[in-house]
Amino acid sequence: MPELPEVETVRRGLEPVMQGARFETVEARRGDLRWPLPADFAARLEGHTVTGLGRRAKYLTVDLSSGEVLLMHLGMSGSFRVWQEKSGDGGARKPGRYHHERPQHATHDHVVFHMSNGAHIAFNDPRRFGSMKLVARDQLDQEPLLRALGPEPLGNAFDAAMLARACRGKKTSLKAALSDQRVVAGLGNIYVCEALWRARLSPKRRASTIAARAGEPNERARALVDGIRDVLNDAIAAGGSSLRDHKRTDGGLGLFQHQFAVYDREAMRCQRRGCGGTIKRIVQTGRSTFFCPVCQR
DNA sequence: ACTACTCCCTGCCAGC
DNA sequence: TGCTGGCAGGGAGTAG
Repeated sequence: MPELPEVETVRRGLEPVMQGARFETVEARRGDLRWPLPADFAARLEGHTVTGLGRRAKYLTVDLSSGEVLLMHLGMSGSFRVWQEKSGDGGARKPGRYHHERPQHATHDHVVFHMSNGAHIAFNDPRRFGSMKLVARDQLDQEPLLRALGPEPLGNAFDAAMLARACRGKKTSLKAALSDQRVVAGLGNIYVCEALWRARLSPKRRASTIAARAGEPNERARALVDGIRDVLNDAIAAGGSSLRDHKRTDGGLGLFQHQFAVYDREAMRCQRRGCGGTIKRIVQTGRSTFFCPVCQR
């Protein structure tokens, strides 16, 4: 599920229940995620307060009063579910109370946060490609997982000149280049396909062809930047896309899948006015690509 | 330095 | 109904 718009939707869902709250208890029910959770994972969270909730590419960053940052990635199938402790009983919290108040753990709830404000937050991830890691905030710019990431596509630093420079000399396809988190950070299979459709560019086109010889951006690079920005903004506004499962922290569904122009629309008519083409599915670097061979050149 | 490919893991669906 | 193969929103590691 989770590309940049989905992760941003999750961030916005977690912010009101995590910001300013303290980790009261942390359950590491399964530590064998993408990487093993450290043995002291829970201990390094418990008692500390969340001072900020951010996002870098597809990573969520939780700033802690301890001086550490909790880095979380949803992988392919990760999601968060939030529920609130029932109020009542005068509001005084007693240890162990949640046992009676939270729903039964769902299958694949690997980590559960119990917050001081009564919020319970479960990380569920069937495939366990997701990850959590604690790093010192002052070491964050040395963090290997973040170091090589390219620019944020919705940030000021991302523009046609930067994208052209990153693609200059690249022999690989535009699809592969845009999927490469070092070129631009946060796109995945869906939004790469959608952005290329918006820019009318073929996913098979050589990445280097969005730059002139000197590395200057051309019209294609500008169209691509616009396509990327627009599709991400539209998707965030729709709460992201929900394909096979729920994604928002409240259990609700994102709605952007209803606005897909090409993704998962093989054999359907191209929606571009006056195009009349048929959406095709091909496989590039082991993953499905959807595009219109008529209007995407 | 690039590029392409494999693998990690579980669930679901189409086809037999 | 049940099995099998293929596929799924990601990305690290390795081999050319």
